[in-house]
Amino acid sequence: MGPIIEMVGEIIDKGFGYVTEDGSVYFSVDKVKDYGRLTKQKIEDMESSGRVALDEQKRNPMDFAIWKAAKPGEVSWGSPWGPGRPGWHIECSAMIRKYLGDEIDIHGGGNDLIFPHHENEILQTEAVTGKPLSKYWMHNGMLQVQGEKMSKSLGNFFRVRDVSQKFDQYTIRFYFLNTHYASPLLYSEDLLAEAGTSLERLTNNYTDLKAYVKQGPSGDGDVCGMTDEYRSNFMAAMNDDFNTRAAIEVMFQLARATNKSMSEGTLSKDGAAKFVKLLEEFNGILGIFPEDTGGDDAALDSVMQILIDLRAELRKRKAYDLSDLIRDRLGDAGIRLEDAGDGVKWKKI
RNA sequence: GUCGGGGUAACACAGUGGCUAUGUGGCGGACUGCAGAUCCGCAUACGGGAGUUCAAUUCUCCCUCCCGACCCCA
Repeated sequence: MGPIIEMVGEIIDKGFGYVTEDGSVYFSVDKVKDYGRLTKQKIEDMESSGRVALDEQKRNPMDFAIWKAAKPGEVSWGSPWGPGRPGWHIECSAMIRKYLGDEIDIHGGGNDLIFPHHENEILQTEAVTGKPLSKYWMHNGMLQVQGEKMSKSLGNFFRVRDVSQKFDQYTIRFYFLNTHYASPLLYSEDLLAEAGTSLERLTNNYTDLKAYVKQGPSGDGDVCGMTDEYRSNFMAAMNDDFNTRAAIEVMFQLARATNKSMSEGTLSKDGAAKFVKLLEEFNGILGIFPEDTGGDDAALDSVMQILIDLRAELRKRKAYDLSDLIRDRLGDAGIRLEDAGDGVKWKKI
């Protein structure tokens, strides 16, 4: 509260704010030019029906409260202008200034907050500092439920707590990254489930590559010679205003190409290692792979190898009931076995 | 009404003045004892109209539909 009150005082001192009879403080929009630069529109051109406030105390109907005098019975804090509470926008301006400085690099937020919230934040901060509040503004699209934005007031929202009961964090994150941040995003469980299936394709590829590093043929490292190209395509997508969707497409392309070269045996273990490293680089940015996808525990590896060899022997003898029993019991234990043309794969599920 | 963001195949979501989008799903193959994974192939596109161009889904204009902002709340 201290820094907020302090900032309100500074705004008044610099001549951008004024105190009204009831002890409120308003920001005078007439004192600034280019109000509405984020909205890309002159504020006075926006629909004004009903806005011309019956609010008596404002000098200009567009002026907004930076300190609101308390009405009897309201929660309030003491201030030089009497008991009251902060205006809606001022706490953001004050917090940013106190904890991040006069100027920040990126200011994010939903695109429904552009006007008036962010516009007003700019006015307040710049009135005091004389510097641009933020170098970049990132406004994300709305999460939609059945064609409407998800919002508290509409009551059509879901809590992360509840959604994460049904879908793991990686699936949820992958789903969000599947759309450009500025575009609206549909919420539905079907789509989340679909995202889970898609992501599995990517994590399968990642674990397969890790396994291949141990058993693939040796040879010159980057047989495909493609890691650099994938990396630069991925980075180009991310550099293009965080086009995560395009970046993910690169990962799918990589998956298809390496799945193929692994099954054909044309990928060397060194090449696979390079791809693993590249995927880990990508994952460091997107964070979509679960921590433990298996294959990193040497002791478990050797135990698994025993079971896999044993099962192979049983299959050779056509003792399918026993070989299937091993697979089923491992499944119960959370490990999935898959017979591929080029060997047996296993992973934790 | 003003402004912003959109309308891409069954669904989701990228992108480009001419060249295979991608994923899920569907269909058909390969592999396979079964299951699964994986690979190959096929089908369904760029809201409508006009214009610019040798060529437009991609550029321009108009129209239309959807979401959001402009009143309250934060």
